[in-house]
Amino acid sequence: MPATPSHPSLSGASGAPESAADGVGLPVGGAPSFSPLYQQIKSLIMRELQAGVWKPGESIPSELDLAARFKVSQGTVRKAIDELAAENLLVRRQGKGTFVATHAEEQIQYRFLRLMPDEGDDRTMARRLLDVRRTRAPADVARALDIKSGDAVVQLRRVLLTPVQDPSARQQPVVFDEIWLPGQLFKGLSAERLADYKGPMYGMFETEFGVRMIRAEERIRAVPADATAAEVLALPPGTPLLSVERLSFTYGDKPVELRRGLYHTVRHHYRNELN
Amino acid sequence: MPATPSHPSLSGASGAPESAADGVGLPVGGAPSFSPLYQQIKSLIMRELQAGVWKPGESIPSELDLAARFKVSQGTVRKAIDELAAENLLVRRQGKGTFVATHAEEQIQYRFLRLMPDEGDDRTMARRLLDVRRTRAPADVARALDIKSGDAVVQLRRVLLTPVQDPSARQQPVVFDEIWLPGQLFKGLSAERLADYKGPMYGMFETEFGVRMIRAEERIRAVPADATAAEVLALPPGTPLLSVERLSFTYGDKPVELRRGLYHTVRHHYRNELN
DNA sequence: TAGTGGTCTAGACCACCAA
DNA sequence: TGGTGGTCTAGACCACTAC
Repeated sequence: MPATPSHPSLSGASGAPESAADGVGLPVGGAPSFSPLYQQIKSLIMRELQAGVWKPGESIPSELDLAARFKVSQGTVRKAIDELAAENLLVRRQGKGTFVATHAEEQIQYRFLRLMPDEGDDRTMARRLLDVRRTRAPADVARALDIKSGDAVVQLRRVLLTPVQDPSARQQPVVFDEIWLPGQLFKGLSAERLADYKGPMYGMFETEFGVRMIRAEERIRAVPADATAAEVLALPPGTPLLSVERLSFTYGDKPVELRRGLYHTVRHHYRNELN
Repeated sequence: MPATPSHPSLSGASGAPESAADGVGLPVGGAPSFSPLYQQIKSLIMRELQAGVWKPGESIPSELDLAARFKVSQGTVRKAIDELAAENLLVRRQGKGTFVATHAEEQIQYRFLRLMPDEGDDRTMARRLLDVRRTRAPADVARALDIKSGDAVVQLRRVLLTPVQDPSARQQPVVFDEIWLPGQLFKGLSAERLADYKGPMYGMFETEFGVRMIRAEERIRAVPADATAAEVLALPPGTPLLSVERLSFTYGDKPVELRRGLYHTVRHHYRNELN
């Protein structure tokens, strides 16, 4: 960041009447990319988030604070925060402040898992960790994670079972997940730490490794169960399964998790909303 | 609507300094449901959209017009329109105006069809209509469409094929759609009209029947191809297929289409983004 | 009571578009 | 040139939360 005292790199290119029209200058890149003030504020806030200045769950400075800091009006800061809140990077709480979003909260627990039971709406499932291995990335995994083929990766496999209640009834395996993580970011990850951790896995990634998922892309297909999946899910080989390939990203659109889930969709379905 | 002249049912419950604080009164329902001014404006605009005052593709009055009409400031109208634009009900075009969103445009053509080819990004597919029938609604269809079991419905089936280019190559069937529509809303729908119409089906529903889809819910599973699907898609019976059950809604969350698609996902996949 | 986000206004200027 | 949406400001008051 350029050393513009107390007013870093705001290019006053828009209809700012006068007050904020001083910090004129070309952005870091050099190319004259003029953008609205609130977009520049948004970028600055995002940079601080990415740098970890404000940690997940913590509150960020108040709108008036930020307005003073950036030498713009409250309304401009507000519009920047509005967009960040719409992107689920921040959470506003009236009377309390604005907070960095976190996966460790109950509400957002199922933001990424779209599997729903056909009857009822209890989505809680038991977890059973199968194995955790540190290996080298196969070519396709490396390509997805944007690392070099052969780089260290963590591969873990697990099963989700339902129902959770009534341990006398036999739990049915529903999801078989295979997860690939870049080894560089997840150094101390072990089966024990995973097993010990309560709460959502993405919450653990956040608090233990400082890796926060903010976005994901999924490719969904129908595939027949292979021998492994059939055994793990206790189904005949060839049973149609939902294959959900998810690539998750952190700040800066950096891919940090590749996950392939096989869902048994006889009493469950993948729910999607189109807007 | 209460007969408040030129200022229908605005309950001035919030921080309006003075100007718009006159139209005070309880909303129609009777219960004192206080909501921000911009929300009330939003509801009023939505009501006009639903009533068909402004047709899809047409422009709505300018922000200043609406502000004067509703006796609020431009900023308040702006916030209402912002939300409606975020919900894809309106489309803003700088310098031109604000327009009622329509499915008849190229850009939004694939808002609901999430199927993508694994290679390339040409999503165009050829359509082949199999049959159109007017029958009575089975129980499950009636329940989904919120009509009475036995009410008139239109059932139509079709196939989507790829690729479109190079007619010398044999086109491969990829999607087998079965669509149910309430007969009451789609009176003159026939195979001929469907075959004749160029452009997206939802565009036709809009211009020919005044039914605009604004939202949909999908339930996705993996199922084995039954005899019919196997024949239509030219696949062995039992082949895993993606079953996509879509329920589409118009204004007022009224369900108006039930669609079950069976997708062959060997060279295609269903793409989803999680935010 | 003080501080936070939430709403609303009034007025200014800019960017874009069409006539 | 005039009209439209887009940005920005300054200041007011409200609703909620904590002390």
